[in-house]
Amino acid sequence: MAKGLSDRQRQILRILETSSKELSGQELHKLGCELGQSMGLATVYRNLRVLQQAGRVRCRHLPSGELLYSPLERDVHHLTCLECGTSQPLTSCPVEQQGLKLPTPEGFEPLFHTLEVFGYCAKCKPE
Amino acid sequence: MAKGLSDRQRQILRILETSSKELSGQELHKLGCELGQSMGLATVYRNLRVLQQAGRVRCRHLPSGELLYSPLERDVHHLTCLECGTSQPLTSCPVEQQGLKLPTPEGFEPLFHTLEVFGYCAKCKPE
DNA sequence: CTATCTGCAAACGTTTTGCAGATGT
DNA sequence: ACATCTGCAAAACGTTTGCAGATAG
Repeated sequence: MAKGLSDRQRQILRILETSSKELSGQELHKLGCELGQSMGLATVYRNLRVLQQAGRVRCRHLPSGELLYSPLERDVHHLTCLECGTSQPLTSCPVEQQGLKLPTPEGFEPLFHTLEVFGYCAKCKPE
Repeated sequence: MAKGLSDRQRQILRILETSSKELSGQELHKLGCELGQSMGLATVYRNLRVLQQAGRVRCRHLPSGELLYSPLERDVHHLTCLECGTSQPLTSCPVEQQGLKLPTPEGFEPLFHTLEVFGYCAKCKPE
């Protein structure tokens, strides 16, 4: 009974929740079509924005510029390689761990945060 | 005596260090030209990448997709509004504060991290 | 009947790439 | 000479927008 969400939005949210990994807008679109719930790419992006602003969906940028979306509940952070672009999940979030006490001045309302560590993975580390 | 950097790279690094704020590739390019150190946009991006992989420069994505660069020493994190896109600096980094103990499996070599909080600023907060 | 939502295709803006010429060793 | 670096313009990429038609209330 996700309050205030349209059918389309629930549809998209479901795909995200079902997926084992974060999805880009393009992937979401493709996946939706394959599931028979066809929808235009523009629609996907439009609804993703709504979902995000409703606090149901988070996203993060890859170095490539791609945006990856996931349900808000899933609190994943990553180590990302600047060379090959692959990223592996951080098992724990150091921020949440100590009871995130971020000074949010002047009524800033936080919806989600991303903690990304960039560097070189074992494969790409120079010598 | 920045080791291993070309003149061009030092030039770019200097502009970043001099600037009071993070700069996008475009801004950097424009600023460089205004300072008489003209350089092509492609060159700016090419050298930014080298600087980043040399661990001298960090970057973060705005929701708009723009990349903002700053010197690595400057450890800035932000509250960013999903509505209007503005972001204000977080004065302290909760990660560094507790002596960042991130599990870096299999020889991942971290260069920098970004902690971004997304939500609504006071102006854009719905009702 | 009016407001909202959709798909399509065109537009956008930033970043990347190809290439030929410049630069430096 | 040779490898590297540069500027330019074209291409690429994911995302956004305009618009006309579909849908919902």
